Amino acid sequence: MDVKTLCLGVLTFGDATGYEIKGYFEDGPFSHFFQAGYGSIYPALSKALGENYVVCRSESQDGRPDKKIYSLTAEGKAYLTGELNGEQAGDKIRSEFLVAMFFAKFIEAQTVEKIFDHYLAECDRNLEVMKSLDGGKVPAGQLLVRKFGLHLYGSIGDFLRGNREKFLDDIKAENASTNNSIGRSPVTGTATEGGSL
Amino acid sequence: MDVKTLCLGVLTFGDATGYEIKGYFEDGPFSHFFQAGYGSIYPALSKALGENYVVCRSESQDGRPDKKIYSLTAEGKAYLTGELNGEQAGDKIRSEFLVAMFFAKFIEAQTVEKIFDHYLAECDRNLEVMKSLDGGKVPAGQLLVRKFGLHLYGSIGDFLRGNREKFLDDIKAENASTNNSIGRSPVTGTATEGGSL
DNA sequence: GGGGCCATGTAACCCGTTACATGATTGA
DNA sequence: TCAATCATGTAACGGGTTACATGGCCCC
Repeated sequence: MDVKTLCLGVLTFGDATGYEIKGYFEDGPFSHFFQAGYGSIYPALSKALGENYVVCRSESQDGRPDKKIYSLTAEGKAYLTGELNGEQAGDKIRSEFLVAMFFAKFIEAQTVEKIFDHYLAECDRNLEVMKSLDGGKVPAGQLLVRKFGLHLYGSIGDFLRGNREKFLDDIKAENASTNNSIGRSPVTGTATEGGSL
Repeated sequence: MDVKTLCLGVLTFGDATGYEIKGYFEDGPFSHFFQAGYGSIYPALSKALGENYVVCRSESQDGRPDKKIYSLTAEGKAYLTGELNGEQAGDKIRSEFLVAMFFAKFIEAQTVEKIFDHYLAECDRNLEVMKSLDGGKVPAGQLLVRKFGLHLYGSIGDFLRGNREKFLDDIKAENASTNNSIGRSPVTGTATEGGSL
């Protein structure tokens, strides 16, 4: 399931331009589970056009590039339902925040705090964005996904706030004691400490 | 922050082979926030070797390829701390499950249920995996990340269980009524219904 | 006998990100 | 005057996934 599929999905709500589709990803209803920028959306639409999954009509505007309005075709719809009814891959997650926290002992304590608070702020921001999205009369699926996002960001925020003080204290304590090795301490050959799975 | 960086991170716990490093990703402490397979780990280690971030010694074995044991160098450690202390990109998430749920009205009700329960089971499995990982005397950062994972999977499981009945009922009701259009209904040009952000 | 564990890699491909290129209008 | 909104794209690059290639040992 790639960006193209999601674009076709957006078009089930009605015709749209690439620019409008992007709104679904950026601070839109997809933002918490799928990311895509113009660099993937425009090529995806071109590809979909070549495969007859969409058709396109242009509207000329002054001072701006022509608006290209895409519509889903029957083939596109069939492709979409095929993808949707097939197997879904597992979630793909990549959190550099958690990487940084995992290896926090190699980061200065004040930087850890900065990173932590920055992430928490982002989390809160995402929550606000989701809240601002229309939760009105939408199909059950869309509603579930929206509630999922709200629940998740809320839950993460709660967790981080609940663990913040102790965590940052522990980090300071660890970094104050020896062998934390932020700097240029020797890299010992076969350390085992802290390496248990 | 790529797979190479994570590999260097693993090597701060002591020397390891590519195979052993994979254990950190697959059902290991990284599994809930970073995915990587052999196809990215081995090339990453080769690259790290070429950049002198690691050194490597071989141990011959019979019946198997030589075991290649990697060790972090001072340069590698410096690179790692640089990455860790720099800016972290935002979380990248791609959940095909949520895509499917968002567009659930194009999926047969019984399939929706199957997908839902499958995801829930995966979630529970992930929880069990995390619980089985050693939560013993590890640095604060590792502990936080582990607790984060436990909290998250627990929270998602709770949410899904709490919404399951109503959601599946609603899905059935929607699909039973008209204009759900799983099949080959006409693709109307400029529908707006359900398309609100 | 079969599956899982150990153990390595590479080549092709695909997809996505980043940077570049353009530019008028509107509101703060 | 500056930033944001509207509006499109491409070229180069990078990274990761998939599939292929090999094979013995051990436990059920």
